[in-house]
Amino acid sequence: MLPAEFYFTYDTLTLSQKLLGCELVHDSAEGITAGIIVETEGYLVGDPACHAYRNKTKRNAPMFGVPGNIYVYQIYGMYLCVNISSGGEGVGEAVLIRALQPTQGQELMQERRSRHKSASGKVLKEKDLCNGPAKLVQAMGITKLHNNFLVYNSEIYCNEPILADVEIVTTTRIGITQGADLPYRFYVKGNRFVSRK
DNA sequence: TTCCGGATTACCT
DNA sequence: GGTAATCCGGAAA
Repeated sequence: MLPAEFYFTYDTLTLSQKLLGCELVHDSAEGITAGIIVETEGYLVGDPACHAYRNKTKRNAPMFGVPGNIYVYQIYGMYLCVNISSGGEGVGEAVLIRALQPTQGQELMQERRSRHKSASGKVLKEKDLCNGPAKLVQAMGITKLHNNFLVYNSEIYCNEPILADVEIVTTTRIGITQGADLPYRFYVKGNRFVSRK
């Protein structure tokens, strides 16, 4: 497992890139699910798209926790996304996890994902399990209860890189209007589990 | 207290 | 490629 120091060592944009290739694991009561992080975005101080841009609130408080603190928020009334706090304690920055390449518990991922979908019962292709921030939250069984869990000291944690020396593509973030030109999105080049090229 | 719009997804054509 | 679904947080009044 990656130690606490890993999250303290790097600034937010560097950490966003360092996390690519690492395995995110959730050891839950239902079973273990895991996947390699293949896509991330950084949200920084002074960045208008960052939830902590204006000030600290009840919702964004987990972003101000120690690096490695988990921040889960609801979006569009029906989805959740997960972030890892970064940039130092008391600094409102975080890394958004946007896509995973499944490595463990794909069956459980299927079940959790179909639980959320409307009663179509269709079996998803493996690449559709975790190729989006809200999708991977469903597949991994992450909820708001995981707010303020530490990613190096809880049932959710990161392992050392599985993909080594990956080639990283740097581009603009998805789904935002403020700060849309900032190159704060990173993904593993050529990986088919990325949400968008 | 009211109002607005969002770090998305699934399903349709 | 277009759009409905769906509701909470935060800003303004």
